[in-house]
Amino acid sequence: MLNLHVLTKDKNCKARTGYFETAHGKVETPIFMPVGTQGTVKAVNKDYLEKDIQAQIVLSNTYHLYLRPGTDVLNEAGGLHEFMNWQKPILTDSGGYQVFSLSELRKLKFDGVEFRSHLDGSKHFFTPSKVIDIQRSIGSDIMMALDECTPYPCDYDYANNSTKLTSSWAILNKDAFENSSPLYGHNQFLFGIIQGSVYKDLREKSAKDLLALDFDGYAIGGLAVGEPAEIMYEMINFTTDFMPEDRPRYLMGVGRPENILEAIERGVDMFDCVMPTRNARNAYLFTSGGILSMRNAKYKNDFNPVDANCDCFTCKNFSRAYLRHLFIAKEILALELSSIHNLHYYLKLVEQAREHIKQGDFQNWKSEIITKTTINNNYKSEA
RNA sequence: GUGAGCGUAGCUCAGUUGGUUAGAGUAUCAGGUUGUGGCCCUGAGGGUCAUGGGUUCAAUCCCCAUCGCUCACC
Repeated sequence: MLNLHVLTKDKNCKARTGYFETAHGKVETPIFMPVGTQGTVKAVNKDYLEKDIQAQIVLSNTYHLYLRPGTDVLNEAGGLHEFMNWQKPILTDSGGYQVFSLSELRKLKFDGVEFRSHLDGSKHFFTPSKVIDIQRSIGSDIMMALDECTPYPCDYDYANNSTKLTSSWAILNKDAFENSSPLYGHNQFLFGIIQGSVYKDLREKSAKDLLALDFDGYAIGGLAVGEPAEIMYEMINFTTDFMPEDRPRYLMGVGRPENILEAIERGVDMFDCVMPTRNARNAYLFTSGGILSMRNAKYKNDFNPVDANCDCFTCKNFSRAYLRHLFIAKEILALELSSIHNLHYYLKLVEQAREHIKQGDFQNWKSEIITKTTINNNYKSEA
């Protein structure tokens, strides 16, 4: 059983700090998990991930690892920790999202989902129990249940049926979990995923269905799929009220820095998002003063660091002009330096959030950060 | 030197049997990206259609000359 040890609760909002322990170490919350879909955080070397970025846990992906390299390789390697030489915690997404976002041909059935590989078109069938088996082969510290991620917009009937399906799959996930064992001698946990689209009654029903199964942690899925931010915040705020105090709460796929801070305020502990890494590869850098579009011509002769307030490897060693040059020249190093910086920014952000929750001034600090970063962005878009 | 072909956006090239405001790819510039394909998507700027003359109501297109490039032959 996984416990979230709550250390501090904010007096004025639902934000909290805490930690949980896994076989591969402790994770302090709130936390951001860099995304390493295919067993690598794209463009980032393990040393930087550990020492500079100070990632405490990374996310990987069942769907991708199952298709490539495949479970036979993972078994032979002794699991993903050994394979990628990452000895800290790993969380794996079940692949539910990929089945619904990448695969053209997919057929939903009561007991699973049939889909075609985005790599070679080959046909596969994922069931809750199969997804558990794959995650046993991966050896992730935290496994995610197979779910259906609803799109947006999504009409009530579709969301209702989808949520029921996710709940019935949750039972099968839990069964398979309890009737299987870790392959590599370390304990693994299983999180359930609350769906329900933008409908409060469905969110409540979904949460209660899952709570009855007693998962190690609970995720909120199906948000940040195109709905307005205010609706997302409202759904988060509504849903966390049903989530146990002593289990981690994980908001899947979110998000922009301000989304993360707003969600922390509403009681969320864990986050992942491709944004810091994917956008880094497109020259989109997060800074204490807002967004920098590193390809912009105005940085051609700008020899300042990306962010003067940042102490990451990139900002300590290189200038904006150099980074812009690397992007324009399509040099690989551009991707690496930018990814390091953006991940450092995200991890620093949640670290500061933890500090300010402890100090008791989280909400003021949050407003200040959001104002500083978004006002600058508006200014930039007008310029 | 002789013959042939070609000169259209920064680059590589379409195109017009002579007819509104000359296009594409790429590059440049600027946006976007939320449980990841370094992908992708959107928008913008950019042309004396080699130069000069002629024919025509109208020429980037037809004719002449000049310049430049390429190939073949001597």
